[in-house]
Amino acid sequence: MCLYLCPSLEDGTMKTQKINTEILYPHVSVDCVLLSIVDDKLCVLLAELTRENDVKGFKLPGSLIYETEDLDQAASRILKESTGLTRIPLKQFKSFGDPARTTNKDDVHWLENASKLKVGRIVTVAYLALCKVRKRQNTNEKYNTAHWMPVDELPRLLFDHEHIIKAAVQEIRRWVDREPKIVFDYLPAKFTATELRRTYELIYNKKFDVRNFHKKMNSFGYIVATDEMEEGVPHRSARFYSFDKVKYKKIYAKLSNN
Amino acid sequence: MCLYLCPSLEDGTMKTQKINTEILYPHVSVDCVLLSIVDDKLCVLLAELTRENDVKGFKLPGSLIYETEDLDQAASRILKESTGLTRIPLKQFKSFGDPARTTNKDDVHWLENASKLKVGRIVTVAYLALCKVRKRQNTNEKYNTAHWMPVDELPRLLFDHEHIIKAAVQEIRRWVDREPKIVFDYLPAKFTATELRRTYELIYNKKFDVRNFHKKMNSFGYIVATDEMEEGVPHRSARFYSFDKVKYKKIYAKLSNN
DNA sequence: CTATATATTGTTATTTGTACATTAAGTATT
DNA sequence: AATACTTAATGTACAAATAACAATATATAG
Repeated sequence: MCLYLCPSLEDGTMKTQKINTEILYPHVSVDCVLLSIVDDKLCVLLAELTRENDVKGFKLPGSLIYETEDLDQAASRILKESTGLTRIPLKQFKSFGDPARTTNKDDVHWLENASKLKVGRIVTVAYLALCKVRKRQNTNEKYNTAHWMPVDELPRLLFDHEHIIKAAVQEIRRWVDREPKIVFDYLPAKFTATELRRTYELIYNKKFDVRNFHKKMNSFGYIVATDEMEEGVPHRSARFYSFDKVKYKKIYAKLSNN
Repeated sequence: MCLYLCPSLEDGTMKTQKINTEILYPHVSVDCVLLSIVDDKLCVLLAELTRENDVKGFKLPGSLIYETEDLDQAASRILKESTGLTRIPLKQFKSFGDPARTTNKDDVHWLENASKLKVGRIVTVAYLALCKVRKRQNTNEKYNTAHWMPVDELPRLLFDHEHIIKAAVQEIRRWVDREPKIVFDYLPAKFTATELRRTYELIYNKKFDVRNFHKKMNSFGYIVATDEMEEGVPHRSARFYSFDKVKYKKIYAKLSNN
């Protein structure tokens, strides 16, 4: 038994209470819902369980937090470890700490088997990113069990990871509403109107009227037409546009002044 | 030294790595930003440090999570302990886990002094609520060091609690945008148009045009005029309105179907 | 009856959203 | 050279939401 720190509002001080040390302190992990568009589908990066035991399934890339790292840093580290990418905007969107999230016997069986540790409670902080990856298979051999899988055809997932992914898909729409910039961090520097529209359609899971989309695009003010055109396509070539970071910041500075 | 659970994406298994056990496992706490309107100001409930030591300051009501409770349950418990209120909607809005949040020497000095424990890292999950409290002083003697203090006149706060409060004030606006219901959970069952408008003004920290506000109120469809009128006021009496939960749910069911 | 305080209400102009179909510009085929 | 095929680009009309703006109504207090 050991002392469990328990702040009291009464006088701002801490009470102590006994807890059973057989139960581990809650661990804190960070899980990343890394989204991308692969083969014209919104996909999430999942790691497959390949250990020789009877548990089959996939999980989000994640890690316990290191001693000296911030939550944001842990998320960046996981992003880099699992995709090789850096400088991708990551958004913390929700923490999941229900003790019941680690009660599925198969999942805990796998985790304890794989880790050789007794697994207590894990509170996880979930992050979200839209990744510049357009190939299904990561070129880095190190990550050959990671797969980009369509968010609407998810396999069996460990713990509450399916729930976390569903929450992430809701969240990315709000994020794009607030900060459209992340779409342009995702797209190549030069993109066509159709590519942009298709990206929005896959994120929001709905069709946008072509003419209205063009109109809205123009109204933004930070999407500028270049004089370059698509080449080598067997039909009328599309214009390339680019994202004007300076104009964007000016426009959003005004909005946030309110 | 002990083993530190570290999941690897490579094969979905766990690696272990050594950590210094002198550093405690990260604790997980929940802090609540309890907002209310008191004396026509948006206020937050703060606990004052009153222990006999040289650290002066205030803190958010919070607690380490108990073994068997979910994060949401911990937040409800803290709400009840600090205000006596139950059934108030609580929203988890962000977790704060920077190791540097517990590096202010005064704060840690106070905390270790008060708790008689070595304080390691604390990852806190912050929640937000709009509380039905209209008196500055809580009637319950048990909480006589808790004060409702205006969010724009904050005292010296422990750790990163000022930062958390600022984030909460931003967040409540988004929350109200998405779920106006919480405003009606806060207001009394019968309220005047002016009370409603003033509540919005204090939450958003801006004025709303009276006529346009009435028009919008009517357009909602779930705010229904009663035939009761204000009494005992030294001027024209205002009509009372009420919130129609059934109409609200129908309207929002349609919106979320998209 | 008058002063005072707050409640209530409507119009116009502007902006934004939505529905909808044709023409333009390339390549591929014959 | 003509035609078929594919995708790109564009405008208009109506509806809805937003924003700016001031006069009248109704209660109490004196």
